[in-house]
Amino acid sequence: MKEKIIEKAIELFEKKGFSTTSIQDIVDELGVTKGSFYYYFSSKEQLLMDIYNEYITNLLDRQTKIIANKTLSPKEQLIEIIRLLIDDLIENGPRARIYFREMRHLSENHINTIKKIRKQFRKNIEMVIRTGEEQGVFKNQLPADILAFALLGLTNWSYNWYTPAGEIPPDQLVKIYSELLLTGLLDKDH
Amino acid sequence: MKEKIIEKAIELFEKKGFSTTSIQDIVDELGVTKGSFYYYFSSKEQLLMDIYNEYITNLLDRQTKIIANKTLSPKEQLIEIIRLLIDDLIENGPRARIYFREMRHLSENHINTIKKIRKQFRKNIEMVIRTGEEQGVFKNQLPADILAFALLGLTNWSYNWYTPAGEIPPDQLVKIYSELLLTGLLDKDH
Amino acid sequence: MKEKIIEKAIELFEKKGFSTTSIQDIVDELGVTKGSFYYYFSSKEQLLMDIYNEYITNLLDRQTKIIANKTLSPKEQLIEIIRLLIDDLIENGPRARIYFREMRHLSENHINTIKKIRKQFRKNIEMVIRTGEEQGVFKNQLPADILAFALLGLTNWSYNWYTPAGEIPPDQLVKIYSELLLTGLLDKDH
Amino acid sequence: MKEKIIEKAIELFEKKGFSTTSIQDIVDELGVTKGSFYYYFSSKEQLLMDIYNEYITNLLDRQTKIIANKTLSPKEQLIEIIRLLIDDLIENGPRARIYFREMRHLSENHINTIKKIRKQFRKNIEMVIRTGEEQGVFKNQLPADILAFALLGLTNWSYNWYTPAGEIPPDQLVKIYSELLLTGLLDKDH
DNA sequence: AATGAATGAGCGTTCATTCAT
DNA sequence: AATGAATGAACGCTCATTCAT
Repeated sequence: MKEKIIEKAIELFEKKGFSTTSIQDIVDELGVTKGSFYYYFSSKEQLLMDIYNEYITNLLDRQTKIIANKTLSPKEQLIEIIRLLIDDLIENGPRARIYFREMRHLSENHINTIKKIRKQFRKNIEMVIRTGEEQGVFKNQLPADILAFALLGLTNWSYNWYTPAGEIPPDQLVKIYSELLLTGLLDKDH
Repeated sequence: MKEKIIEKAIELFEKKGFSTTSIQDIVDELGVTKGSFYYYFSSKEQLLMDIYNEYITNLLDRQTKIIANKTLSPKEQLIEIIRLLIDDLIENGPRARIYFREMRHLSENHINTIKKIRKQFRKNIEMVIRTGEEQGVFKNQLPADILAFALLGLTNWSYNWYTPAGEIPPDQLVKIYSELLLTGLLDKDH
Repeated sequence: MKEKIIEKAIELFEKKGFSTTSIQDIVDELGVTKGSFYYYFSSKEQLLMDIYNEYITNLLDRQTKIIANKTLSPKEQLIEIIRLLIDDLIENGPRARIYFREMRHLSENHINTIKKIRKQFRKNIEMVIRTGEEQGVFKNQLPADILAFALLGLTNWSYNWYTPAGEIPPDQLVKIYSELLLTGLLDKDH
Repeated sequence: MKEKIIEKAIELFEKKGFSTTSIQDIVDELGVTKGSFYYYFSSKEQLLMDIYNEYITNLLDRQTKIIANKTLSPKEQLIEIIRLLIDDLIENGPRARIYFREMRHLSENHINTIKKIRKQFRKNIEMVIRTGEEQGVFKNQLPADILAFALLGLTNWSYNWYTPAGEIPPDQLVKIYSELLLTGLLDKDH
């Protein structure tokens, strides 16, 4: 039941937004009562936090595995992180969109918890870039922290428009983003 | 007074979100009454739409000027568009953050109006890229529409973290983004 | 202007009801502002009272003339009163419907004023009936006061359904009501 | 509780009118809160509709029984319908007065539902009259549809003035109305 | 584990009215 | 004679939350 509530909540939060979705809305669709909801969650915010936690923890775990894989070069790790984010978009689109949009509705404490993990995720990307720079694979005149933000912007923005069912399959999107990020727009002969 | 309401609304919508900000919140801070608010706006949604309209119209106008400037090469136009977006972030940060977050709260009609302008803005970037491709300046194996989304992701994401008061002045951010977008991460010698 | 406000108010009060019609509604349709309204009327209730006063005074005046006409027999006077009410329905339908429906929204003082005139109107009918009874034209086993109410019920109810544009022209309606009231439903041979 | 809300609402709607009675007014008198009201009714209009439905359905049922009773002649059925309406006035005066006054505040759909039943009630009277005409008991030069309206005017108007506690007991009112309707005002010798 | 009833605070909106100009 | 700006009270309604059962 708890899981069912979370699933339905994700569906509705994505469609209508957190504050526009009432607990009544959620339980109505499940055919249970509000009392039930409060048996499993102490508050609406707690439910949101559960969704956040599950989401970001999972993402960080998968990223950690990529980084721990020492058989991959920094360049390959970077590509794998892009792949991770595009894959996630496909698997957990609704969850991710909620993640980007509704942070404001968490309590200050919860926000800090999430922000810490989020920062860790970003710092990991930064580290990969730095390693690449040290190895001379990446240019070293660009600041790694900004580049990490840039990578995240590139991929995260996709949640706003990309649908895997369209012309571009996920694999190709990863390829395009990787190519762009690694070699840029300009033609070599110019 | 109408202008004062809009200013205060932008401030609060950014801080607390559209649906969490009540009209009472807005007028309380201005020391007027709700009746006053409704003298100037027909609804809370209308106020939001006013903010949207003003914002996106202004942005499209400035982009149009860049594109109309035939003394600029596609590459330079692209850089100018990046500069436009970063400049705007600095001038209109709050307005822009609202723009990205609260679309859901517009009426269907209004959403369509905004989406049309937004699409125009994106199509303009696409066009610049396409022109660059045709002139052989840009690689032509990457799809222009995705690249437009990529540029927008790169710049728009900045609204989430960039503060001009920090170590990186706006000019340099434009430079970093341009360099990354044009030539990529990889060192030439690799 | 005062007259224009009254006309428009009658139109709207009939269509939407007194309390559902706002002063804004009235002045909007006339292209003037609320300030204007309050130049001519001290309150919304005062406007309603003006409508009431004009209406019932006019009606009583016309009834008085019928009763003063000594060339008419009681029976003829009764028919003329029915005709007056049907004529009025046609000339002043909206005004009359307001009269029947919105009394509740007058102040207590005003209600009393109106009720007095209304009672006078009814008492006049009663008097005609009584005169008819004394002259032996009307049965005298039926109480005149109830009969006055009956006549008013018969005619006033027409405001709920009768439209002069239909199959039955006003003249005929008067005839039907008169016939029914004077001789009843039953066939003489029964 | 639902029943208590309906009772109190009827009392207040009759005294002050539907739109002048706020939900706050209703719940205040019952010592509960507005939230409670909305637990039982989806809207103020729904409450009104409940009152309408209950009222008119009950009335139509009782009328149907009279009409189905084949031991009664048309004349007797007509008298019984008058009795039904007067009895109802006494039992359900407030409900009935609301019924006559507040239809405007129902939604279009609901109005249509009620109008259908109301029309059925009227058509039933018409039918009784027509049967009487065919049997030669009633005059046949008067149109039955108008006569049905006339009967309804006669009885329904009583809701505006008749109090059973006065000089005239209900039984006698029925008798007066029946006599008037059947044989009219005029003395036979005239 | 779940229900049903109730609360209380707040929300967006309306509106009669006022008043300086 | 009329306007434009503002008020303040009320309204219908929503909703997260509580709690006895």
